Amino acid sequence: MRASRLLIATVKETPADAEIISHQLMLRAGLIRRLAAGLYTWLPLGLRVLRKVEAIVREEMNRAGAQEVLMPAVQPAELWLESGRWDEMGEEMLRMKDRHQRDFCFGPTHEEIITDLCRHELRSYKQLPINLYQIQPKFRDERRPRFGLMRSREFLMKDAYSFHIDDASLQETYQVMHETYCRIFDRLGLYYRPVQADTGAIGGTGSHEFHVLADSGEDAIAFSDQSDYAANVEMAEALAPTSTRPAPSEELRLVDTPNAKTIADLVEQFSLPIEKTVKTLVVHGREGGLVALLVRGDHELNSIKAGKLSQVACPLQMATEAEIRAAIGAGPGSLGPIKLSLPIVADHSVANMADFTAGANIDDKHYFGLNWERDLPLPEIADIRNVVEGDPSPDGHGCLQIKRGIEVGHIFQLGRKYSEAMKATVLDENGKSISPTMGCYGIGVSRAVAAAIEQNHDERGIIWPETIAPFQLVLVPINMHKSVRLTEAAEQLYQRLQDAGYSVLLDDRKERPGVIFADLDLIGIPHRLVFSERGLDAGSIEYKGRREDAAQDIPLAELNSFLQAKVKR
RNA sequence: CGGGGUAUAGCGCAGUCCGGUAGCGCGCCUGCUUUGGGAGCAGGAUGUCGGGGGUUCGAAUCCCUCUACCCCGACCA
Repeated sequence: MRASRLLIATVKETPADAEIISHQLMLRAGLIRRLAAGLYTWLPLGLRVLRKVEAIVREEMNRAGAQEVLMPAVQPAELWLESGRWDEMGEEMLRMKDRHQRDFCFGPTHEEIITDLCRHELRSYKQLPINLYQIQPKFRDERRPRFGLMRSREFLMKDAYSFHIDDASLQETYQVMHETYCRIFDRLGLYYRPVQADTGAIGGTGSHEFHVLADSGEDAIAFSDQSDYAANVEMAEALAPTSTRPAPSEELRLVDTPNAKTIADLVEQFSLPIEKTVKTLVVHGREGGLVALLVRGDHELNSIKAGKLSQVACPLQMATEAEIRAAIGAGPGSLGPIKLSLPIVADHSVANMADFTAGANIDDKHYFGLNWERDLPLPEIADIRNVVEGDPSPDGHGCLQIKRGIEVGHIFQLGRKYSEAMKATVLDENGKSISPTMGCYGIGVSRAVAAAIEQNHDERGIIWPETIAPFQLVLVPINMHKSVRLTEAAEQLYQRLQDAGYSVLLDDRKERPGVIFADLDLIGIPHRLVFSERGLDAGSIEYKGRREDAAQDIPLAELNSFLQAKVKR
């Protein structure tokens, strides 16, 4: 490709509405343009990258025995009504009507469609297992699209669905997909970790998210510093303390705390260690009424864990101030477990506290020096908090660290939820009709492009991993428009490099060298060859890798072997 | 959904408080010079000042209204 013919839409200034580095660089390097909130056009240079990622995903899925299909982006409501998700999905689903006033949606995912396909096409256990995938745009009407392609409304996704006669077969494919995902993300040049994820209401035996580690990530991941344990923070178990509760050493006292409405106020105004405070959160109960949950002042309630408690409504719903006043007679800010008429569940760490501080259930008063079993009975105990850095790893090896991650892949054992709801069956070897069990496997293709930039850039621009760069190498003849012999030599070399199988950009633009170099650094092409009259005289060409500081001269005669060693294929 | 903010040339912004014929930088076009890290000089083009309504002799500026986009939050005890 000749740069003079390519739409190189680079901009010098950082667009004002881009917050994170990948978004800024994708705009500046001319990879994408915003059309509306969460909607982006891929420009030629960006699309080349997207297609390379797609190609790697496709290759590895095919290698794993999956078969590619292509399902419609627009889906009829009937299938979603059958699965029960037409109402469940809520506002994230973009709905529309056709000219006959029939309901449709723009597919946010394709379980319903693939299950419909399966019930029509699969009849016998002999056709199983089968794994079908597609690479196709999805639409989710995000509450708040942000960070460019990281959380956009329309995005490119690879979604695969497998069907199995039994759990053993599902496990096998699940494992293959786990390995395939590792191969894919390795090939994309990403630094990532597979982490255990919440299986949600569907249950099932397993789900892993693949997270690219980056500070801009929206998810928190807990890792062991001594083992390969990794889990979404929502999912990571907070182990019960192994030490026994200290004996009481303080007297119980009721203290006026008129200006302390939050734990932070309390800690500041009374010089309390935050680990000696307890916060009381009031949520809706499963059978109506309210339930009080206790976590230490420095901990956060984990709404997924709490929602799984038998007493608590799922999904978790916090009580309003009015509901709290009606039930307790005191406002938020002065709540505590003592003389509280609601059912109480305490986190393990709270149950292990002594001489702690909590609200008195009287406005503007707190109890200091509280002790379980002396001042109040020990309530029910459960794990209801998020893990924090330094907690023991749930697998018993090491301590947890917490890092940010970008979810680029998710594999999931679905079970029979869809096949049963939509009456997809096959005959087993005894001629009995059974619903196959399913797995699903997703990769955010466009998000992976953004994630690659988050991990690979410097102050000058993008540094593409070689496997997904828009071009492998760029040939820059300096001031070629002033030299016929340089033009001829460059054209010849350009042809030779293409014939050798490299994807190469010839930067033949009539620009000053500084402009060209700045553009190429911004765009992030991994290998750069600079050809000049001087080099032509010396029989050499200058090479510089995008990650390297200094250039080196390569004798033209050695260029082939040099590139062979240098450019990864 | 709640809170905050922005909307002026392709991009980044000033002008709005205090109403009076729309500006700067970058980019773009032409010419000359320059040419190994975002050049210099000279000339030039480009705006329904987000839309609608109102006040006024006069509105980018004041008032009302609509829309779009961005940021923060959605655990508060």
